Amino acid sequence: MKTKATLKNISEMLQLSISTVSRALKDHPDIAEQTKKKVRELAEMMDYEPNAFAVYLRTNNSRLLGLIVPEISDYYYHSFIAAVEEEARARGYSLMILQSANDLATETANIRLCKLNRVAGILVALSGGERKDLSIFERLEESGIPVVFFDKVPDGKGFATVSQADEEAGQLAAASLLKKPRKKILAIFGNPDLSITRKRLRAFTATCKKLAPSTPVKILHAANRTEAFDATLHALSRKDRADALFCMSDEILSGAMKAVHRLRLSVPGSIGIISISNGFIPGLFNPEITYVETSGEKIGRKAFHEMLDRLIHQSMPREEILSARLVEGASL
Amino acid sequence: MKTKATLKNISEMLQLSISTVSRALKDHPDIAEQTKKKVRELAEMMDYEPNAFAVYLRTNNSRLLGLIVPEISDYYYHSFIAAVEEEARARGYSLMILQSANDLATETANIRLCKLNRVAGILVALSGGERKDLSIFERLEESGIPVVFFDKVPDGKGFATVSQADEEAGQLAAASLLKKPRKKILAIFGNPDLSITRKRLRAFTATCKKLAPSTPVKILHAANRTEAFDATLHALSRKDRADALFCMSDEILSGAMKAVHRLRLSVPGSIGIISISNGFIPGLFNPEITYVETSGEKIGRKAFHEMLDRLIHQSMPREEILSARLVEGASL
DNA sequence: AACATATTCGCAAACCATTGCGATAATTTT
DNA sequence: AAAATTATCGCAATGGTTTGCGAATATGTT
Repeated sequence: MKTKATLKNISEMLQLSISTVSRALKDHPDIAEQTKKKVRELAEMMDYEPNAFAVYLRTNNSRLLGLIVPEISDYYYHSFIAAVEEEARARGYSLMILQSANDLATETANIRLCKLNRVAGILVALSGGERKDLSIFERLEESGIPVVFFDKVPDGKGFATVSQADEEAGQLAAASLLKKPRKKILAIFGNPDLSITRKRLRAFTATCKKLAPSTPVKILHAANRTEAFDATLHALSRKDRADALFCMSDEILSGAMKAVHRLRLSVPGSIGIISISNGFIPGLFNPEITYVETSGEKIGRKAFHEMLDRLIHQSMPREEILSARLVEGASL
Repeated sequence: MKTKATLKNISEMLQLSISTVSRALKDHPDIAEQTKKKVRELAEMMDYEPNAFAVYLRTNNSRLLGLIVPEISDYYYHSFIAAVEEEARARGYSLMILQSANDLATETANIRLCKLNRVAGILVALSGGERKDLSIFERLEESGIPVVFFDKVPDGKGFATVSQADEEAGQLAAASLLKKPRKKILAIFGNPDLSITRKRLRAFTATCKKLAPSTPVKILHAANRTEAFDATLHALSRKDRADALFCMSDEILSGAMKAVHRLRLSVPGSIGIISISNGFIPGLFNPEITYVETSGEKIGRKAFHEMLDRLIHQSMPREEILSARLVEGASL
């Protein structure tokens, strides 16, 4: 193992002081051009890189961001992660990625880990177990660590948030579905306790009632893919089955589609389908499923820039909402 | 902003020396129980956490691992990432996750970023642009940073590697397919230049020839999902279409399944299907697709423990190969 | 009382890079 | 020739933690 490349070692080899070497590498005007050249050459040769930890210790600026998601391997979050990683690396920031496993205790432990590693800021999607006590995040802000929430966000507490227009998405989905006349609508939603579910549900049913007051709408809830499969299979096996299907999320869509395949229903002939999605799952089927987009990638970039703004310009927390967009497949 | 919780601040408030406080918090026997108690209480109150950067600077042990994958949002890698993250956090390691975008230059830049952040070790899946010059990794090993390759690994150069038994997977898939008599087999593979493709292809065709010498096997290559869709659609539209389909990867399976749906072929009635997969995509269909497992999760845990071994016990690099396993769906 | 042994704690250096300020030498100005 | 500038560079402190070693006090042994 060769000698480590540190300012000290370089300075000793060149019979210079540490500070001279440091300044030479920074092109400081105090240093003679000749000296700079010698230093630069040796530094190059020794593959010198400043020790990031020593820099952090002095500057208290880690250029490290914490990123906490419920699950890395989720259909949705990994596109978010990928986007943030790209943006971050382009600007010299690194990412510490942690998963909270939808568990409050793990989430708390992760926040502690972030503090321990002196992150410059934290991006977080709240875990499913909804947290009433947000004081831990308030304390982070107080101690100078900005927090940006995305996807699952607390409402109206003055935090920086980047989220989807959930009402608009529910409304757009219903409106799209009702462009053709429908006899009966089956709509499958997730955990009714989550605010995201409530918002989408409210807007969806309200729009249906407004545009087609006489069309029956059957609402079901499913906690996961298997439940979505069972519920859909059961609902679509009836004699007077629905001719339109709405799925609130990718997870539900994937379960529902298994039921559609099992029953060998033709899409969109026998049943029209629309989902709210990131885009990946709808693209797996033929015909591709029409969906209202909730882009992890876009949210990721927005959230990162919100963070950057707060870090660099000390801007006040903003609440950003990405509007919904319809992506046409051929399932309606 | 309250006073920062540092050893220095605590020591001043308690009229003790910094070293005493440090030792008290570490339960060092030299310190009186009474003193320890006082220190612990104040530290608790002040929410003291040792500054990770300072610790690293002293101990030269960053407990930070670099993790480089071609793409975070890949069907396969995110399960790997999730597994490594879990194992790492449980042992007090943090992860710096970087994507190489299948680009050699970015990969190199990422390695530099790892060095800059003084990672304790690097886990890397080689990017698609196959790298002939592995000296950059040799230099890492020389300077004391262990490297563990996974998934896409260089063969037989004395590096630590954790990979899938690709030949065995190809063989197992062929054997499973041929448990029933088949008239004609369609097999779709990825980029023929990748060693993973060559290995799977070789074993698959050899096994077919051995078990059913007279059954025709049609081999196609597809670089992505769209190509897989087109190729499958075309091949299965012919009069003498195949009654068995093999897909080398998730990406190809997802394309091929769109063609199967388009043609409204019944599975496994009209066509039997098997794939090599991580398990997620096969579970999306009904019936679920039978697949030979390549578990990102298992590879992740193995790779992390290989890394841990090298870090802690300075063990020599091992080449580990995970054997293949059949997961039965109902598509055969 | 004199000595030996524990017990309890602090000093100071080390990790590495940064930076204000002071010091020295070289050059120019009066 | 003396004074004032300018060009170069080093000293030393800082950031927070760890640790070998020495110092001080307390306890125990003859």
